[in-house]
Amino acid sequence: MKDHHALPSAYDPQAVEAGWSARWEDAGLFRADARSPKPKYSIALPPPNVTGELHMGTALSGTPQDIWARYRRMTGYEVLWLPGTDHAAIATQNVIEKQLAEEGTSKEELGREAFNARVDHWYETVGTTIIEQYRELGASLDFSRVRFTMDPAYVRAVRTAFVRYYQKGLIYRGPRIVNWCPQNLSAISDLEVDWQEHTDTLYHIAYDVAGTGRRLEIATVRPETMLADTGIAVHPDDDRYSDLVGRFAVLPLVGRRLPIVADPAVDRHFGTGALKVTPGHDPMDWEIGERHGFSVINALHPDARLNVPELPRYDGLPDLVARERVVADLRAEGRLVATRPYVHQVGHCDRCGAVIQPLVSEQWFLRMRELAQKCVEASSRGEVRWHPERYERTYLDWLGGIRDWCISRQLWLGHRIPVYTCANGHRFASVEEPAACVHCDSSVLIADPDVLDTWFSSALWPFATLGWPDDNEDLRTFYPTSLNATAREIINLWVTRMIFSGLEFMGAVPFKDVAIHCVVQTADGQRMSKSKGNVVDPRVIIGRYGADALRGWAAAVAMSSQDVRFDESRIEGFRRFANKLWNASRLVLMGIGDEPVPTPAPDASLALVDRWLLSRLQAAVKTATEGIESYSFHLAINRLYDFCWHDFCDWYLEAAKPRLRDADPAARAVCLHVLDSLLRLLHPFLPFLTEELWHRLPGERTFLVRTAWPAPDQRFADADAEDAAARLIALVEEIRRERRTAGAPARGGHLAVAPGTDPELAELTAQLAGLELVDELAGAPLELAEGRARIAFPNATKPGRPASDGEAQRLRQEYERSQTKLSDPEFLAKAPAAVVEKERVKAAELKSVLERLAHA
RNA sequence: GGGCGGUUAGCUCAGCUGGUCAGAGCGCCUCGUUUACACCGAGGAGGUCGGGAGUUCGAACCUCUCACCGCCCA
Repeated sequence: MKDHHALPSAYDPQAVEAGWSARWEDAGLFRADARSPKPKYSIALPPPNVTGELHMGTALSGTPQDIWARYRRMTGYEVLWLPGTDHAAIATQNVIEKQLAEEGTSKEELGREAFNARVDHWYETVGTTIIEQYRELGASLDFSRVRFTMDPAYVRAVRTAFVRYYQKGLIYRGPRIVNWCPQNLSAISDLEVDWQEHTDTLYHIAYDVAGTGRRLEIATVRPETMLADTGIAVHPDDDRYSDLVGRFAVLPLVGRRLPIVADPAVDRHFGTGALKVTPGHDPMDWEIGERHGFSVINALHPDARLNVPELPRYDGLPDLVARERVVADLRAEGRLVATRPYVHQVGHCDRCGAVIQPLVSEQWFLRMRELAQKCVEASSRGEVRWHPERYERTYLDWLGGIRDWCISRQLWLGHRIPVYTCANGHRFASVEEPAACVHCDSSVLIADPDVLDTWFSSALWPFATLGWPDDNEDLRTFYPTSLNATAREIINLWVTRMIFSGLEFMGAVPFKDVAIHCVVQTADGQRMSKSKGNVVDPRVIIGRYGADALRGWAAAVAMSSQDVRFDESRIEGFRRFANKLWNASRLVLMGIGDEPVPTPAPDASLALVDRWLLSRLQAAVKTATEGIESYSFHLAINRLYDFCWHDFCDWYLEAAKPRLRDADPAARAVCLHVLDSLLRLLHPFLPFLTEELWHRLPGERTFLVRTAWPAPDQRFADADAEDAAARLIALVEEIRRERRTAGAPARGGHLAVAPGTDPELAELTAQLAGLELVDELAGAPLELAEGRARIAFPNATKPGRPASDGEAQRLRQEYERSQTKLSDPEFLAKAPAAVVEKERVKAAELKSVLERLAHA
């Protein structure tokens, strides 16, 4: 016998959630077996950055994945949900450098070796914390397979991927304008640039045109970059300047001769229509310069100080200081024609916030055209399904305008680029650390100093975590994975790159479904960010409401079409729901007694409410299943919430209480069966609470993920019972309203029913409405349900007709609206017959109700 | 500048292919401690579905337009 009598009366999430993670793991429930005969389902957890601790996004992303993982286990699949963490080079380096700065030191002072040791220690502690947080969330991850993007095996996968691309000729090194972060001293990719609106000054500067006595006016917001100007461009159709094309301008302050060319890229309407061309410091200028053979000058040091040794007046100044001096000097020479405020977009490093300097530098690039083409083809074959579908466009649009990917970063932290140059200038890539040059055997080798963009390694996640490049059972069994759940902001940063990497190295897309979940904002609609300090720690929420409540909320909002504002009251609502389920279970456990309880069968032993509840359960099973399958988790959780609270608790259990007290076998059977089903259905959403309660039920119990997901049982679909119960509920509600209007006490009063009324229904009505069933009523009773029931409240404080006038008026209006429709010949002629008929029935019902009210 | 999404009750959000679709949770008001639950029960108030125009017998839902918010890409 179970100790269910000890169930406390209040639900305590802490107590419920305390021990289950350990028990689940001890039982090996989440350990995937590649040799299992079951069909396979796998998810590679998007690896959180080891920059710190987790945030609310973890719950939003983790909950859908866990719902699927648990649901699939319950529907007969062998499931692998593989956890891990990402080293997040730039972000982590920033965090650690900040710590070092607080300690009054720097990575340069520490040296590379000590810095790396520090990084390793960080990975160790933070990585462990993060994985632990997933346990607290109830995530059914296979913790025996935790991976990290800097694990030795993973490093080998990254180097292998690089070498294969390299040997295919897809990787090249070359000069190009990159987004340079002067804080991190590294290039970053276009996707890592955060554009913000700035108000700056637009300076109009006059350049002399050699040999004409004319002046050419240009406009710029970055006047200091003129020191690196190597040309002037105007639009080919711009009459103002056509005679100057082919001549030379003289660069003020410097004296360099600048060729004036015509180029269609120039925007005639910007500034004066004449563009100073600075190929070393602007992407568009770089392209114009390429077309016209302009020389390239890099006038910046990596930290954004001016690098112009031939101009000592400016050399070494920070860019903004140099800007002031250049402007002052121009003004002194009378070349500053005008200044005006100018609003434009300025790029910032999305990791550290520094203003990005476009500058030319030597970087490694991955050629994207062929890889992007593979993605497009896979999509046209329908190999990846997006949820919601529209996000496929985001991905395809980006692929359509793809540019080569700058994969090198100038950082200390990350995967080193596996390229070596020997003393004789031979350059080659190698998976293993080479001892000698592959071309000339020279043993003097210089390793490339750069590291790879973190996303390069993350792009390999779905297969590198399974052991690639080695062939093994896990890889063969669990690749391609089934699902990738992530936020839309990293569709192109990560999801797209995983897809082409998977196609390239595995010959198959890395996942079949992509679920894009929403992002949590603060209560007032701000973006949550660590730098703003407005993030909400999920563990605080778990401490307050329990992980189950947090997950209930996450399930309800994760697939919203827009971002959701964080709203604690909704999480609290799910804790209340958990308490409701807890207490319903308590009532059932107290009511079923100690005898064995059979499974209910659809036969004559069932009461009306039994048949009704079982019928409703089938519908709930169907909705819950469809909700999960369609990634509409809110449909599933809301339906189960509603079924549990209203159908089961408010009506069924209230109706069944006397029968439970009388040990009615059918009531006991139905209660236990429905509760058992409900716990299974809710398990993917609220795993801790359901597991706890389920184990309190009588009989031998394994674990919920090992049980079967309830299937709808059509034998219990019962339209008659649903109709009868709907009428019963409507009548009880009407009586309750009348009671309020009459000012009668909550209980008391009499009910008489028309001859021939089903005694079971009459009893139930009286019970649920708090009335006493009598044969005859004294005084002036109220007629309800078309005379099938009459009630009287002897203790009414407000005598007279209690039916509310407001209600009657509402019905009258509705009736009139219906009549208007029915008297409209166009409606009768054009609307489908079924719609017209429905309207007629509605009007007739309203009419009879109104007549009854009038006679009362 | 281009693309996508959003604007529904005081708050946070649902509303599938146009015809009981005007909903849920929280909040609010009024009652109620009858042993599952006051983390509760019963009853109730509250929205001309951002503005305007159009299509239709009929529009929160379709079209156009304006306004505002968010994201992505230039």
